[in-house]
Amino acid sequence: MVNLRAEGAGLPTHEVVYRQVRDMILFGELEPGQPVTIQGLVEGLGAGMTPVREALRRLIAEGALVFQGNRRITVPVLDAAAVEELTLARVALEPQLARRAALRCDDAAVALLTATDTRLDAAIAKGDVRGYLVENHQFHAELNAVAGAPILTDLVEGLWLRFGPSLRVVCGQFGTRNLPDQHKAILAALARRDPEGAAAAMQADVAQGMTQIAAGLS
Amino acid sequence: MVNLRAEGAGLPTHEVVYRQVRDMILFGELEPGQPVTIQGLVEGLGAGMTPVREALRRLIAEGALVFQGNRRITVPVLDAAAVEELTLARVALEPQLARRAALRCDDAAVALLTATDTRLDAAIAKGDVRGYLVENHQFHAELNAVAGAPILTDLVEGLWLRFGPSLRVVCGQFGTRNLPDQHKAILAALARRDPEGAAAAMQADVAQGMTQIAAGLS
DNA sequence: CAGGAAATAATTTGATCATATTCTGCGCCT
DNA sequence: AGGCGCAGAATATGATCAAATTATTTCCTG
Repeated sequence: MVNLRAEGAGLPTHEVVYRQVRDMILFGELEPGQPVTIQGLVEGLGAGMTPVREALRRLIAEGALVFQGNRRITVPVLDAAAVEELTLARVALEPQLARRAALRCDDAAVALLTATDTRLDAAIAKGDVRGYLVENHQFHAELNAVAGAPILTDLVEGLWLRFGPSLRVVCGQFGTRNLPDQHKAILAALARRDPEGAAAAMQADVAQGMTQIAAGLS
Repeated sequence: MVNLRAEGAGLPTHEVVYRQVRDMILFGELEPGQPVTIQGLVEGLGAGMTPVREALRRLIAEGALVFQGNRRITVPVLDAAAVEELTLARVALEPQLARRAALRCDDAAVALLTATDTRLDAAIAKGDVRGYLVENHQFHAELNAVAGAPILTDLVEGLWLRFGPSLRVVCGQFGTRNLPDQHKAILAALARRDPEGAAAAMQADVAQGMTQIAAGLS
C-alpha cells in the first residue's frame, strides 16, 4: 500500500486518514447505505487502528457517517425529511456567508473564484462528474473562506458532508447536464460588492441543488 | 477511581467519556481557555487512552473543544466575532425548531416542558447556577426533541457546546438574576399550537441569552 | 560579579501500534 | 424453528516512540 505520509507532510496520521475518507465521501466511491468497516480502512489505507478510529469518530460527529447503534458504521441514506432539513439549514446559513463574502471580498478573491468557476464549467462540458463535484465544492469553500466566519463555515461544511454521497448519486443519474449553476450570478454580485444580490443568488443555487437531490432519491 | 460503568450500563467507554466531558463543558468546571490534556482525563476518569482520544476527537469536531495547532487542546475562548456568528446561527435555526415543535406538540409534551421550566424557576430562585444551566439546557433539548428534526437538533446542540463555558462564566459573574427567560412565552405559544408565536418567543430568548454572553466577555 | 539570553537536558504530553478481550451476526445442529 | 457455537469485527489496554514544553545550566555581556 502507498505510503500515507506521501501527501501529508508532517500531519498526524489521523488527520490524513480523515481527509482521505472525507474525500471518498464527497468525491469518491462511497455510496449512501454502504457499510464502512474499521478494518477495511486499516488494510486499505495501511494505517493503524487508533488513527482510523479517531478519523471515523470525527466524521460521525460531523454527520458524514452514521453509527448504526450496533457496532456498524455506514454512509447515511437521506430521506425526504432529511433533505428538507438540510435545505432549511443551507438556505438559512449559506446566503449569510455569501453576504459577508460580498462585504469583505477584493479583486483577488473574485479572480480566484472566477478561475475556479471556469474549471467547473470545463468539467461540466467534458461530462466529468468528479471534476464537477470537486470544483463546485472548491468554489463554495473559497467563497466561505472570503466570508471570514469560521463557525458558520464549519457548520456549512458539515452540511455538505451530509449530502455529499447523495449529490454524487444524483449526478451519476442525470450526468452533468441540467446542473445548478448560479455561480455566474454570485460572481457578478461579488464583483459589484452587492451583499443582497450575492445572498439571493446563493439562495437560488442552494435551492436548485437541493431540489435536484430531492428529485433523485428514489 | 470510580467505576465508569456505574452510570453507563452497556454503553461503550468512549461514549461514557464523551458524555462526562460534555457535561463538564456545559455544566462543570471547565473554563474558556483552560487546557484539556488526554493524560489528565485518562487519570481523572480511569479510562484508557483510546476511548478518551475518540471522545476528544468527537468534541473537537463539534466545536466544543479547539485543537491549538501544536498538539494542545483547550476550551474555546469566544471573541465578539464568534458570539456574533453564534447569534446569527442560533437565530437562524432555533426559531425554526420552535416552529416545528409547535406544529407537532401534544399536551404531554407541553406538560413535560412546563415541569422542566418549573424546576428551572426553582433553580433561579435558589441562586443555583448549575441547576439553571442544567434545566435550561434540558428545556431546549426537550423542545428540540418535540420538533422531530434530528439534523437541525444536532446543529443546535453543537452551537450550545460552543458557548456553554462562556455562558457559565456569565452566570458566575451576574448570578441567576436578570437571566433570559422567554420560556413562559414559548410555553404559551406551544399550548395554543402557534408556530409563529413560538418562533418569535424563541428568537427573543436566543437574542437575550447571546446579548448576555456578549456583555460578559471582558 | 550580576543579569540575561541562548542552549540543553528532563519531564510531560501526544501519537501510534500490537495485542488481548468482548460483542455481534451468522450458520449449523438439534 | 429455536438455541448453540464459531468466525470476524469492534472495543479497549498498555507499551513504545516522538515531539514539545518547561526547567536548568552555562556562557556572554555589561
